[in-house]
Amino acid sequence: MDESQLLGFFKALADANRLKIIGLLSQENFTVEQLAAMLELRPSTISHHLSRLAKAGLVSARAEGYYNLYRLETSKLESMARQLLSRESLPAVAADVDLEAYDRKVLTDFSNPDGSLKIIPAQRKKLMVILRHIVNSFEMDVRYPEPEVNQILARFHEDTATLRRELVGAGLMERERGKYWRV
Amino acid sequence: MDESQLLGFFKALADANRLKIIGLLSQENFTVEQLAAMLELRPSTISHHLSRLAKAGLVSARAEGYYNLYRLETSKLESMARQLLSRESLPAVAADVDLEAYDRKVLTDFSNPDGSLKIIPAQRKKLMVILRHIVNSFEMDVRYPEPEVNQILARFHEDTATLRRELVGAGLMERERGKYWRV
DNA sequence: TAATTAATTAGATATATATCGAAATAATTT
DNA sequence: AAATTATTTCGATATATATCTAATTAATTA
Repeated sequence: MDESQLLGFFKALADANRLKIIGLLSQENFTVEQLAAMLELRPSTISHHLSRLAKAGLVSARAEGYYNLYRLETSKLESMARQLLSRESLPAVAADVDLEAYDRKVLTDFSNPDGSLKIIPAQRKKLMVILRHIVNSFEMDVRYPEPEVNQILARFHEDTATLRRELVGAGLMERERGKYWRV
Repeated sequence: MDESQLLGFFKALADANRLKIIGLLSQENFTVEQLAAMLELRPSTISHHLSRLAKAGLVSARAEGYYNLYRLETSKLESMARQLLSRESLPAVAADVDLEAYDRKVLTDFSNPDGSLKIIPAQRKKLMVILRHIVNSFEMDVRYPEPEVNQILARFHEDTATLRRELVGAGLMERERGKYWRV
């Protein structure tokens, strides 16, 4: 669901010692002291790691008399793994990304301030962006005679013949008996 | 399988922008330039992220004429997610961890150089470590009379009565009609 | 109550790395 | 061949964070 939850999950596990802690807790519950001895780290360091894991919901502590017993939250681990396997969660991660940014960039790169084109892009990928933009200057369900088409295309570039041909070739317009229309 | 492979997987995804790249590539293949425009980062930065993802096997590049089209390796993603769900892979992450380190630490903390105990630990968890150590001084399948038990325990601590009681209480030894034996 | 002990928090340091700009490569178009 | 373009690599910088020691807190035992 939450994209920052996925990030927190990965960040929590992106450390060799935290991974080992998870591995150990998957077999048995341990205290901070025990983990510190086994991993040859200071208790304060272990405490830090455990708090990061706890913040991600991957471990929890139970006060056992004198000390804190930490245990693995296997359900959390499973639910995150399952999220990775689901088809919806990945696209959701990029939900707030501006997908049109590239098209806008191409448009600005190739356009003069008055809206005309500096040059016609040679690359297919960029030409398509430009063509999709140009075709918006034609209304739907209107059949344009060739001179009128040229007049509109001339706003963008003097080589109207190339633009006409590319628009048809790209499948954005169609032609029959000297008339053109959007598809 | 490989524990460092799991770590590489998590490190590769433990970054907000790399996660977004994965999210975008889960919908469509993109070039470096396109990703750079959409994420508002420099192409060199995107290239760096993609190389980290590629090293983890999560994306791959296909030379498409002029540019490189990157695509998501969904099979890799799935196999890693499945590894998280399997029961064996987690313990394997901690395979090289010294599980006895804590017991050794307790033993050293409470023992004098000659092997006798400074004090008998009050805490259950530590007392158990000491008792499991002491019981090794008794042979299996031998029935010891109480004076002999005391003689052996005296090597560890003068309060042999407490040690005797705790060994039986912990279920490490049993007693019947004045004789003691290991279980 | 005083002393011991486990755990956490705070502060400091050193390492890792995300990001950028510039340079180098590689491929394409003119 | 020269110029353009996409990508990668390199070097530098700034940020994040793993780890330690020291101090603090909380709980237990003597």
